[in-house]
Amino acid sequence: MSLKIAIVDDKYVNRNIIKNKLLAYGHFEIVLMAENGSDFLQKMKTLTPEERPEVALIDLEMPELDGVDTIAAATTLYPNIKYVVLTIFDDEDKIFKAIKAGAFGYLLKDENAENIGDMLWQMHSSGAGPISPGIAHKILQLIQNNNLTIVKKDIANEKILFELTDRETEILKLLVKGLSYKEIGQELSISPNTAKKHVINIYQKLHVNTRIQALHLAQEKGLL
Amino acid sequence: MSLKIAIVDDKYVNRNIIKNKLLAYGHFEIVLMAENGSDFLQKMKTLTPEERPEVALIDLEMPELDGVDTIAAATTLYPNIKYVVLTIFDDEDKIFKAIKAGAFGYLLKDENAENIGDMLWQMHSSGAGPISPGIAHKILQLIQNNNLTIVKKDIANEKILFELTDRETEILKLLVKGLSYKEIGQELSISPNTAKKHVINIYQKLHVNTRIQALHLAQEKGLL
DNA sequence: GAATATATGATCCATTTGGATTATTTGCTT
DNA sequence: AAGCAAATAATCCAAATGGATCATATATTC
Repeated sequence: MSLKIAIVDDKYVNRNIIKNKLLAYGHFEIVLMAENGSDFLQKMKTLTPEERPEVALIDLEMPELDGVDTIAAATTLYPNIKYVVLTIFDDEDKIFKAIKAGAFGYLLKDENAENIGDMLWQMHSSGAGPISPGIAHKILQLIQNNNLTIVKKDIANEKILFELTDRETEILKLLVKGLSYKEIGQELSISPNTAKKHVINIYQKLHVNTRIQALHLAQEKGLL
Repeated sequence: MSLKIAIVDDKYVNRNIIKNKLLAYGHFEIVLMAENGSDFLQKMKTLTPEERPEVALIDLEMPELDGVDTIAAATTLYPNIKYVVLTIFDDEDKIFKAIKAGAFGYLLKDENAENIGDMLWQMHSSGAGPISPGIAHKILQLIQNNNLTIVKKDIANEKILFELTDRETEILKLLVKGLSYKEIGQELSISPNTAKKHVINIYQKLHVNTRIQALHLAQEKGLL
């Protein structure tokens, strides 16, 4: 069985390159080519359900109706079709908007065409949306930088994997605030030597060996 | 040049399968094998910087110190190493936590080993973290289901109150990550003395005199 | 009562850090 | 061409930090 594909891109050259590469790959049948979102939606109306594409490759920057809006509209009209962004843009904002609009995958044009064929075919077999490595990487970084945060249903059990004692936690808090041993000692009315001893014990439990490392780990693990 | 790899997995069989497959693939050199996070961190201490792995493949469910905590600790200790999760678990929570902890990639063990080699090698050339298609797909779905939402950082604070030069900002970033002068020097291919000179200039501009203070100020003022 | 964990404190030592000073090179600006 | 800001780098020094070891007191638990 071959996979029925639609190509939506405002550049004639692009449409043809993609078309030829996919045809050369085999497995694919190009059933629709459009030069923008409006064009795509118009042409879709002329097709019977059997003729419709199973996958639509959609560029993002297009006149008339851009990729994001096209996907948003098309997902409600034809929810069974898999919409895959195929573009040169890799900025966070576009990625995020396209996904929210309902994109099933996100491929970069600088993938060589063979790769694109591979990824589309793999999507077909595995059911997982195809995503270019560079895009996936960007999303990971968004998450790491706290620009993407998970909306938690239950914020429960933050188990204390690094078992610090109460005193150690108390000292850790002062440590990450930037206090020296001397200052910690003053604050807690103990000898700076003791403060230091605690800190070193903390380091051993956390497997770190500088204040900054302890701070990062404490923040990540919510030890404060 | 071959890529130096560490394998952290509690099952002997798994370690060996991964090792053999990667060795058969070529390009890879296994420099460390550990059976849990503590073991890994212990063994890392015995290695000189030159001997250290460039990539650490880390399983998630392990006794002693699990994968997420291991990555959290290791990223602060050895920020230059790329930590790639290699596991059978694909539930959202684990994925998300691992990424937050600092995972650079997330691979599923059901990938055939050739694929894993491919993805690791591609990571090495492209610099993008390797992510199994199924995982990337899950993340997209999280976003679509509004379980992951983007948080726009307030970039209005872009005013350069403390006028750091580009180089100084660059160095500040490394400094707050926890790198020593020596490490900053290595990272930027300059003398540790120069790194130090920059840091002290930064301190003067920020009116602080320790790393932790600089970190706090930088975070408050959004200098990063 | 003995064993254990925790908190306290000191001492010694090597390394790192913070600070001041001086100097050279590079790339712009006037 | 002269002037200036950055970036580079080295040297000297004092203070702080990180690490190891030993010692003591005080609870708690078995």
